[in-house]
Amino acid sequence: MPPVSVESAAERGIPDAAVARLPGYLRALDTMTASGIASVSSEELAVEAGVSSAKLRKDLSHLGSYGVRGVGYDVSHLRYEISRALGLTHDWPVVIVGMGNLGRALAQYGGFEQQGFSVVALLDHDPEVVGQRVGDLVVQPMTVLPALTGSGVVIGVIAAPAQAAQDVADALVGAGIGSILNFAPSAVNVPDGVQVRRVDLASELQILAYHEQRRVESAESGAPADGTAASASARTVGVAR
Amino acid sequence: MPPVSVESAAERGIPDAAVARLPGYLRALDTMTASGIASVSSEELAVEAGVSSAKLRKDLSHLGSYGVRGVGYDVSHLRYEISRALGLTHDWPVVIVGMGNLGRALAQYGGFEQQGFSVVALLDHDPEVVGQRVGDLVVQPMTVLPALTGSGVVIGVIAAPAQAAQDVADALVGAGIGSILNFAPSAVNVPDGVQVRRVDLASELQILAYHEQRRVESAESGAPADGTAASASARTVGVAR
DNA sequence: ACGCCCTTGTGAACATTTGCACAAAGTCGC
DNA sequence: GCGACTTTGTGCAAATGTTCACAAGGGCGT
Repeated sequence: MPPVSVESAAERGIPDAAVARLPGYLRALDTMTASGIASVSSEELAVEAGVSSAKLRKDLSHLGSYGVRGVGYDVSHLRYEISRALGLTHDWPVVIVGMGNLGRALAQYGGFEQQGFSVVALLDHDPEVVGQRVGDLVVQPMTVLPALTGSGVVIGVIAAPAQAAQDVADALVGAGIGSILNFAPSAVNVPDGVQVRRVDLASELQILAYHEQRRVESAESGAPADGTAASASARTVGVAR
Repeated sequence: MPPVSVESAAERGIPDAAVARLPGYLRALDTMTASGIASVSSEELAVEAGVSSAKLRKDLSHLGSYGVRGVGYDVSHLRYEISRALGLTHDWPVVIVGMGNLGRALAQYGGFEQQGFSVVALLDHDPEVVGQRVGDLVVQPMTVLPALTGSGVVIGVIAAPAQAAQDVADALVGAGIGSILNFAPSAVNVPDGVQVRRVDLASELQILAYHEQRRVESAESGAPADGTAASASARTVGVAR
């Protein structure tokens, strides 16, 4: 393999784990801005975001060197740099597919707009639902998808039932959508190059149930209780480390 | 450090990454049961769940040896074993705190019951909201929390606004809740031993935005497009590491 | 101008997770 | 019964992620 590009210093190729935490830092910075705080140390920001300061500094180091040694980070500048790294310097148009309970709730949620996204279209497969008004928008048929992607929509949200999720995903991908947020309780298969993230309430609860069960079992056998995900205590119980 | 406990074969201490995927396998198995499939290979199940078959087999190996070489897994038996590992052999009662739009949507969602959870109480801080009926339940004041935990509720869902999230978390922890699912767009700090998982729509979208941005940048510089999270192509481009 | 003190940015050790490849182990046809 | 075939379970290596610990820098008081 030849050298290839050189990766302009930092800026390109932030590790996945770090990317997944950047939104949390952004939110913490917003909270601080609201409190009138102009400068933070990695330690303070780490507490607010719920991570360790070492992890925070390592994560930020992937975007560049925006702190001042001995002082900390300028809140508004760091906010800008993280926004830029995430690609939030402009709003991203989003289409939501599936106007059941969940889809309606999402459409009216409003939390998107604040964070750099705008819902520009709501779609549903059912002719009964098409034409209904939800919030400020009118539900449109699936056939408008190509027109949407043609005008720059690249992120799609699947709020359809599980059995329809794969069909919706296929339609989205077929129309040129490159990133999908899937709320349906099922996995969807997409070609390489298409990003999918899943949000599933039941799965999250089941993961919590596992830890609760462990706690019960530990209590029964007299062992110390399970630790938090964040802290390093759990699962290493009694191990030297 | 001395030997410690010995970890009864498998059964105890399943890696976090594996635990996080078990709900997906469970769901895939349910789908297959519904289709009348009685036996699956790791390859088939892996496709349905959206993971690689090697990963699937490794994950399952942590719970024990429930497959038959040359044949595959018995769908219903494997389903049972995963349920057991996750602690889903009985229903877990859940309390939802915060009856705004999101809280109401969650309370009426119904997806919990199917998956081994039952919403047994809805709470809100606002006296105006207390007493209202949401679905089959009546909203109660925060003061009933200790009574709930006393009767066995150990999982709490935070559906309150961000600025109230930490107070709600403190109240939950104070009452004895051991696991929290946080829908508020903020991190909450809890003592060691309390599990917290966060679900945040805006964060997920921001992560997708990052990948979309990379796609655009790659296209501009003439490089090949970004790969899927699963594939290992992206991010290793040209870096020595 | 100087030196002290504080916090960043990062190299290196450690831990976890993923992927590969194959021996072990079981079924099925004959 | 037996051999061919299939698929599991796992040892090992590579990749990824986390933590530690400290040198490098920069501000601030004097």
